[in-house]
Amino acid sequence: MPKNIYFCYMYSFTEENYLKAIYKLQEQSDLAINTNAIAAAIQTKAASVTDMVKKLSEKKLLNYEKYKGVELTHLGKKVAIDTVRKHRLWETFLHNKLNFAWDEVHDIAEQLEHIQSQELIDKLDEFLGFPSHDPHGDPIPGRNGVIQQNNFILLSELEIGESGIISGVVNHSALFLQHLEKNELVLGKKLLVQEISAFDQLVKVQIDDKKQQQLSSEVVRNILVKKLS
Amino acid sequence: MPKNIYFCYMYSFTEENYLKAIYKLQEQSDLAINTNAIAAAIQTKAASVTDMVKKLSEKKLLNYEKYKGVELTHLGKKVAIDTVRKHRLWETFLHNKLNFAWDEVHDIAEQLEHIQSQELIDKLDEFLGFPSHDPHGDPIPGRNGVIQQNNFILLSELEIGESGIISGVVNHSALFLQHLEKNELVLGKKLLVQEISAFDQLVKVQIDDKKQQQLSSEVVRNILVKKLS
DNA sequence: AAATATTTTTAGACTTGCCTAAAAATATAT
DNA sequence: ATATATTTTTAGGCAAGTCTAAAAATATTT
Ligand SMILES: [Mn+2]
Ligand SMILES: [Mn+2]
Ligand SMILES: [Mn+2]
Ligand SMILES: [Mn+2]
Repeated sequence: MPKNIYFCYMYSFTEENYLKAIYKLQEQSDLAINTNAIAAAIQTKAASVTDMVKKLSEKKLLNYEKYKGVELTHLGKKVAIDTVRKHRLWETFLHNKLNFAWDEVHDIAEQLEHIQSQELIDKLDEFLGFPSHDPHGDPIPGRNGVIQQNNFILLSELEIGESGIISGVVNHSALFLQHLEKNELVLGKKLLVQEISAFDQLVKVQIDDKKQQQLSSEVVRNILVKKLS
Repeated sequence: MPKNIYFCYMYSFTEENYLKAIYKLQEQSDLAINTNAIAAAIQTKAASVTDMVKKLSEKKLLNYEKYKGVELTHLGKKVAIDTVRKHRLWETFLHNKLNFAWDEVHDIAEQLEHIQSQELIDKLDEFLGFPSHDPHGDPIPGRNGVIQQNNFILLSELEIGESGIISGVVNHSALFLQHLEKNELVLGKKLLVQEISAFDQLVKVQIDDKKQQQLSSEVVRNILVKKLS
């Protein structure tokens, strides 16, 4: 353990990453989270996961039963959500203040999210004007750990004639984000669905009441919109 | 080693701290740096230092001869200065943008300085307006590693009738910084030396052409000023 | 120059976190 | 119900970084 006298011990870089990964898996699936899924999520081996969940279990961050998978405790969930909060605040800082593109912020935020200082996060939050969403449209949990759930739907769910405001993405890969940026499909744009091809499912949309564009089904299934009226 | 796929490997948290500490010792003393001094500086044991300098030596970051102390190589010095640059930029950010007091920024910057992203530092620098000095008056090294040396002198070196602008501190402890802040002795204030007591060396100064104050010799020996004409 | 004191290095061990290979448990197919 | 496949855990080990205690080298006294 690299000694770090500069802040009172909270949770290590690695512990926070495990908790965050387990939290995200738990959000998606409801079932108990199994070893292999965790290993895949943080790109490590199942054996390493077993080692680590034993330790996290001893620290009361999750409940673990051999061969039965894990489940975060209340405490573990709190730490995970706090890590997500820090991640998304830093992404917002990088995008809004330092002018990083939305596909560039994630990797740097993966590092910044582990800086230990409650006061830093509070002041950053204030500096950013208490943002509710990060550059990808994901909600930023509050200090209290409450996540304001948004009622966005997939662009693919809109019918012809309906419209919505781009409010988030499902796929967070840099490749997809760059593609969207290149096509002016960024947060806040208004999309009106004009046609859905019966043959190849291409969706023709009008952007901000101006130019029209064809979107692949791969694209429309990965854009979240706030449906208008 | 916590695996970190998110940035190409540069130098670890610990390596950067060793290099920075050795660099600062080298600045102060000229002689080769001995094991005990390093141990004291980073608050570890001499045995740990010996282990580490062997490794840093293998990585060509410093020259090490048993029982003779160490000396940074050109590369090691570059890494050290870059770490100082990051530290001071982050301190400036914390103070100027997040409104941390000047005695609160150091500990958090000790963490932030190890974030690995050249682009982040460049953009932060730009966001801050390419500051030349940190909140304590210490010069911020440039991208190229050049440190603009300033010609500040100790307040204790001013004669009666001379004046100067507070431009830095020697002692960086939170206690001292808080003391200065409480007495309005912050960067930018103009001080005119009016009297130096022959008995107890107390120095009477006038602050910004207004109120007068007595300063202990401990205080005047730890304030750096830019002498006025 | 010899004796003593100090500094530095070695030796051996610990923790965190990771790995591979093999064993054990669980799940699936016949 | 058995056999096979998959998942999970154990066993043993490695690297970074730390520690204490003892040995070796250097510095200081006498
Ligand atoms: Mn992200
Ligand atoms: Mn995000
Ligand atoms: Mn500092
Ligand atoms: Mn400083």
